[in-house]
Amino acid sequence: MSLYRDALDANPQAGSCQVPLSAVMESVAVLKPFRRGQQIHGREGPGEHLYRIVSGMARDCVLLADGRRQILDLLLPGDFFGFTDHAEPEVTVEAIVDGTLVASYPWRRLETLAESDPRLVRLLREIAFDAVSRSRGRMLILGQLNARERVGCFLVEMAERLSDGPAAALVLPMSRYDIADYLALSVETVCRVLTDLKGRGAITFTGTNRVKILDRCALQAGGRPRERRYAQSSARQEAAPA
Amino acid sequence: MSLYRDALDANPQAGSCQVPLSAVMESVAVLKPFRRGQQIHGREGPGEHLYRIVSGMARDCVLLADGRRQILDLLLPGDFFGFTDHAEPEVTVEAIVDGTLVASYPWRRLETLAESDPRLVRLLREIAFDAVSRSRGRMLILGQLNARERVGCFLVEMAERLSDGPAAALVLPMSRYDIADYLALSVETVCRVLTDLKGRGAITFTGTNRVKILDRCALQAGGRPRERRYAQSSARQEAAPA
DNA sequence: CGTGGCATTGATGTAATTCAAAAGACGTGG
DNA sequence: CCACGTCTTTTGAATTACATCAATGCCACG
Repeated sequence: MSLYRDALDANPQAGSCQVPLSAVMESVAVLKPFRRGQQIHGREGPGEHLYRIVSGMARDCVLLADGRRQILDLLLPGDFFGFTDHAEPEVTVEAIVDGTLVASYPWRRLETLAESDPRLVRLLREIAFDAVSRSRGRMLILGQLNARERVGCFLVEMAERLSDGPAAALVLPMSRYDIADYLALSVETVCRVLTDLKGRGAITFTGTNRVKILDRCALQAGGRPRERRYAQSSARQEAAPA
Repeated sequence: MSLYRDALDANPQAGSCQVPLSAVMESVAVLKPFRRGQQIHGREGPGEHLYRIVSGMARDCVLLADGRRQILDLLLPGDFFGFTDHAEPEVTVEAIVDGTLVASYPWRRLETLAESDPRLVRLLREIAFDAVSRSRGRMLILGQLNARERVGCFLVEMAERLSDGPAAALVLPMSRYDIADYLALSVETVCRVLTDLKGRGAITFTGTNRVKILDRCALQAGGRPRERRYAQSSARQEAAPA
């Protein structure tokens, strides 16, 4: 959302102030709606297109051979995706809400456009930045936070991203399983944490998927932190790799 | 590393077959060596430069307020980094081995160059792809694998990346703490898994930091897989977010 | 030859998973 | 409209993988 509009239209620095960048991009875009559960960028071959969620929500999943699933990213309106060409094994992007609208931009045409419009080069870089930043944030969550912290983060993040600002009430259109696979927890743990947060007065439910945040701070602070002791740097030096 | 050379010099598709792309990029590069533990891209402001590891190794860390640390990425020769501008709180990139050589490219100049050389646009995109792909892989590891699987993956990954192909012997220039923070495990767990792997005949040590892989398969397969049951899609539909 | 940071190993605790089952939602069709 | 079947969500009890705490051994280095 912000990224796109910000970068596109509030960006008068480039010399060529002709056509708004949004118009340039949309000139090669194709809009398509998807139904709940339907796969986006089906079989046209991954790596061919850049995508943007216009409305609705989607999940970017990896499925492991044994049935485990990791949701790598939840895609909300304004989010771009489609960076990974390398024909990754079992990656799918699926709409979470009915009627999710997705714009797709062929990479080839974007690159052609970029040759004549430097603003686009910059925009593409910012889009990539954004994707990398989100990944990094998620890595921290998966690596360092406990269950309570993860769910708390998740609620706060969703509250912000869904309404583009710190909102108190939010609707979670995804299932508990989706939340679990997004946070790398079991469904049961997600439920337990949610009811625990309710019990502590941090949130209330106005429906299974409707949450109201009462105490934002209680969500941010998880369990007790743990200290760690680091001297300084790394191991004694050894010969360089052969 | 392959990315760089491949994309640069074995890329005769563009119309402009004048200067090799590598020469174009290196024309704006500054090379600098770093000592072990020294911070890269110190205080020139993050987001200003794109970097590439020429030789040696570096770690891309986040430090949490309570002292927890997560190594988001281990950077090997050929890896690019420096995508996150957003002045992230406590992010540092530090050399792991003495004399790590880093090339830095100012983003501004790269973008200027890109205006006249479409190949560079493509290369920048591929660099971003690569960074995103690595992040996604790491997310899977952090989210889905148990300790044994993580260490196994790590060894296999390092064996491949360090020698650009499946090698049996490898030198790990980083400390056990680094490995632990990379895999989001405790140091003790990393040690235990390593000695366990040794006990099972999957690896041997020819020195604390020198490992020889005896049974690659044993490293790939971790503990017992767990099944999961998914119906199909997400929750029953609700009203869209306010 | 001691000192300090790494590495390894053991004992213990605990957060989160797994197993099991009940209670809600929701849709379908009689 | 209600009964029925299927998912989803929730809660409980048992299990476990990993972290934490605590010691000791190990190499460098001064």
